[in-house]
Amino acid sequence: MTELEQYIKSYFENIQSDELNKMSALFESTTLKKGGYFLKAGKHCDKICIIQTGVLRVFAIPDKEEVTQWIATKGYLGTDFSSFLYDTPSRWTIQALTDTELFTLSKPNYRKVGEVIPQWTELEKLFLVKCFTALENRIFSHLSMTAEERYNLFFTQNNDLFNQVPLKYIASMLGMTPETLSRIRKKATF
Amino acid sequence: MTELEQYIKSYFENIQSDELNKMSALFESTTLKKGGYFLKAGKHCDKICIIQTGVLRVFAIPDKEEVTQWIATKGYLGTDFSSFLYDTPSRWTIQALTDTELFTLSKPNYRKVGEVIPQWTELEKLFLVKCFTALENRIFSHLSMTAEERYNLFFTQNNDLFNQVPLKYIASMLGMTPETLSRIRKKATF
DNA sequence: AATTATTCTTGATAAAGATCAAGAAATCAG
DNA sequence: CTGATTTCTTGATCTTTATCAAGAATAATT
Repeated sequence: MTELEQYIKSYFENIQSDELNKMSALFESTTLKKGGYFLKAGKHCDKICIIQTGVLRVFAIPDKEEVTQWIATKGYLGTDFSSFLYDTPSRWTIQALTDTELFTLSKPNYRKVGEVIPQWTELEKLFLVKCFTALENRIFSHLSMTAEERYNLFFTQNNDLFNQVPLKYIASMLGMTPETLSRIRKKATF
Repeated sequence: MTELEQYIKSYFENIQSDELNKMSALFESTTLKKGGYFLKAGKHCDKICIIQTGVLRVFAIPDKEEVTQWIATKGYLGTDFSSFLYDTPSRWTIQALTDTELFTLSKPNYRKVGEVIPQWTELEKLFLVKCFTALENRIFSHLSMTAEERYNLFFTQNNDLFNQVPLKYIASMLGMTPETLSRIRKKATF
């Protein structure tokens, strides 16, 4: 199984191996330089990517400061679902924090996935439910946990990320200031 | 168009009128007394409901106190997607805050929807993306807004709810204590 | 390697929100 | 209707987190 196929399988669990093969053939390899954009807010999102190497940051720029919604690494899937599937302007900007290698799936090729894999809609539905559930959990963390607790949880699950990206983005993603994150981390080392 | 059909149409926008008819026929009418449960955490969720009248509260009970994840009124759809579609134990308890009339769709009937409506999987996918996007917005509100701002936003969008349910649940759903909500509301009236 | 820019840390202070406690108001049950 | 229960409000206080500012550390650029 290729690297890409492994990632696809991790998302669409019950996919068959021959289908996996057909699906992965629809992806293309591309790269992004550090600072390059995969998607800009306001534009229409016409592709999905799976990250092979590097880090992408999903963020929005409301009135004042940037707000980092998510940081995606190796194996993560990146897109603006709403923009991609409803063909509306994207709310998110997706930018490379490091040089990045991507497997991308264009919209025309995305449409072909359904032709190639009969049970695709079922797999896709289950995948979206998984995404939905992950967001439910994240909301729950904001309703029931302190900044420190959210940090600890995130750190245990993503500690590889901490030497790859500026901490200020992680702070924003966790809903705290960089100063607060710094102080929490100082505490945690004792 | 019946009331139920209107609700269904609001979720699955591009549904055809004859399909709407077939789909609504798969729902059954039930009621819940105040305090009654639509779903209990740990049980398998085997149905979906659309609320005709009354209010349901979706909550979890972690270590200490209850956390209200969501409050659903007239026209809202209630279920634990993850439990319903993956057949896993539910994480949420769903309880009636008032006497409630529901349109419910059992799992067997849910499966029939796909047979009755050819484009169902596409409609369902778009619906799930809408749910996903709503949660993204909610996370965003926790990353970029104060308690007061979250209250104001929610109040403008759901002010009918405020004379129907105890404020303490709304406070929990917005991620603040009842005391804080009370103080914010006092401010807002001047 | 030296300069510049960015990021991180630390301290002092302010503001937001939580907690605890008690009384008022509203709701519920008999 | 009445007593009991729940919910809401208010005050006092404490904790958490944000803000502002400045220096240290790190990374990027030439």
